[in-house]
Amino acid sequence: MAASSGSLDTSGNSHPQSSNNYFSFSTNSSNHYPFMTSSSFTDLLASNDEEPINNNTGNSKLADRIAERTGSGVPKFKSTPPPSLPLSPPPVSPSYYFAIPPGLSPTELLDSPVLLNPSNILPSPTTGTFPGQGLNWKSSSGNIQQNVKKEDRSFSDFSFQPPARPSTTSSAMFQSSNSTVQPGQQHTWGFQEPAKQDEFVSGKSNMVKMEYNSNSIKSFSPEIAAIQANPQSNNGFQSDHGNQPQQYQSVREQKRSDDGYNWRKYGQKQVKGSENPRSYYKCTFPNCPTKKKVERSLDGQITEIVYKGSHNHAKPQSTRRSSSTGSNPAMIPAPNSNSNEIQDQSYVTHGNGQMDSSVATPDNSSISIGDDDFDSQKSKSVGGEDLDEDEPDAKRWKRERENEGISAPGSRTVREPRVVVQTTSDIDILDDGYRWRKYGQKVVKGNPNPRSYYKCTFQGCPVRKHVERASHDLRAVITTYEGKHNHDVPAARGSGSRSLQDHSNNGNNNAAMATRPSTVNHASNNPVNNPIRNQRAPPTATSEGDMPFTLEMLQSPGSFGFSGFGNLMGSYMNQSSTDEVLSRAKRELEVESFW
DNA sequence: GGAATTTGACCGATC
DNA sequence: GGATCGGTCAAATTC
Repeated sequence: MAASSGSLDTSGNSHPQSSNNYFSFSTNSSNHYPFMTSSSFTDLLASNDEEPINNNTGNSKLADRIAERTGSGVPKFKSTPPPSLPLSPPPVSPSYYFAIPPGLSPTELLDSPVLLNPSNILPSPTTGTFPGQGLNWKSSSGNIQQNVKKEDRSFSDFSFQPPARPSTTSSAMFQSSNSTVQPGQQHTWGFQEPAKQDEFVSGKSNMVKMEYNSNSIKSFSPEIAAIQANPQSNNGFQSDHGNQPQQYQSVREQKRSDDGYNWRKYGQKQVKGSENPRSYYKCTFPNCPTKKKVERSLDGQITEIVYKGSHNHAKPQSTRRSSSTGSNPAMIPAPNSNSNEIQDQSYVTHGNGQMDSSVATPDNSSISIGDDDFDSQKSKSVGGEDLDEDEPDAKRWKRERENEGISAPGSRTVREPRVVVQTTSDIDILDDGYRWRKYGQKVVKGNPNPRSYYKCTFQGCPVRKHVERASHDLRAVITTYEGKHNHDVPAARGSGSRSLQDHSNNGNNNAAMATRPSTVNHASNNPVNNPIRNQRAPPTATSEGDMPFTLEMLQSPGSFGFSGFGNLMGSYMNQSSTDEVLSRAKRELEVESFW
């Protein structure tokens, strides 16, 4: 997600071009915010002996174990930019997340406070939400972050098995520090091949790139509920390896069909750099913007699925054929409590190159699963997309294909399926409360930093904005709005209170826009406290609906210079008394961030 | 005959 | 400003 309104990148020099999305955690903030105790995720990794998880894992650092297993190691992580989003988990390979230390079962791990500790839940720079609210995980090693189109060619198979618990609502996940993110619930990937899972668990192989968008916690819930309600759903993490074959088989059978939604194919194209045709599907539900791209190998096997957008409806309960990929009546989720809530995309892939089924896929999230030689990646993250800094997508794509031998005649590589939910950066609730679709990115003259282009996703709304980081100060994010919203601020997900909405001017959405980024900016809830913004913020747009205006939000070192944090806190705090700590920290930050 | 799929053309963004 | 590419449209075709 583009850091449309700031970032945590206080380093100022770590990611000149990726700074829109990378966030370095200033040590300055460590005194003010409980989970900002390290200057980087690497440090977090390196210091995770102090984390609760390590209470369970013994003396060795988890990162060290990962380094041992993967050969990549923390130093490599350090050599690369930190993950783009603070809510992302530590920039390590999936094995980091899922390698189960000796003596600790996955279930125990899932129950471990490490998954619940607020220190491990970092807010999105743009949405300001926490992982559980919309996980945007990237199992990045810093450089494994990639564009959603830059997924790996192969997958590691694994599945999550959440602890046997009653189905919970998404909000319940954050109700307390002990009931927050449960990976198995948040993202249930079912993978079929035990051997591969073993590899994965052992940390030997395979990257799993996970991006959970900030908006997905609620959207996860129905899927989670569905999964959990289904006793045969074995999408969970397999803690009992002895049962794996049967469980995997069960998963395979159950998930063999589709994601439960109905899709209409509206196009097919041979894309450059791939020998596989790409099919385009739209959700057939009226007015549902969700699309997906399915790439199939020549033998018909699905090699990649990219979800785009998010369902605005419940999964159809009909058993009718849903799409080219089949149907899965068993995956009917619990109805959304909010019709506007996004339903999960569901999918499961496994290593045999076929799309078996559907498990929870976060809405507004990007998930890419596969092997990833993240050590070789030099990437940046822009708005949830992780981009190679210097290499255009097409070239990179081609290069990757070539590296994989895909383009080599006669040596076609049987690709393992990839599933990508390409929504994190494409559609998201940004800091200003509106939903935006990223439609372009460009490096404009005079600024080496890329400018992320967004459109308001509201139907018929002409408003656009672009976000770029100031060339002179990477901590400064320039957001320029163009046009005037012809609709109200969308209802916030997961929270009934967004300060933005509270402050929005429905009668003049531009005015709301004009103030919104600042409002959610750090230390910005009170404009008086932000003389810089007061000086720089353009006059509130009034009737000149088409008058672009620019907000230049200078971030002070050590501040949480991303908008949405306030939103996050505002909403998040409603859900947990535990978060009062965060609230206090936030208030402190607000006071101190500029001074 | 209707629904779904196919496929060439078109459009907009990027290079 | 043209070429290229990805995404989408919509008529034709198939089921």
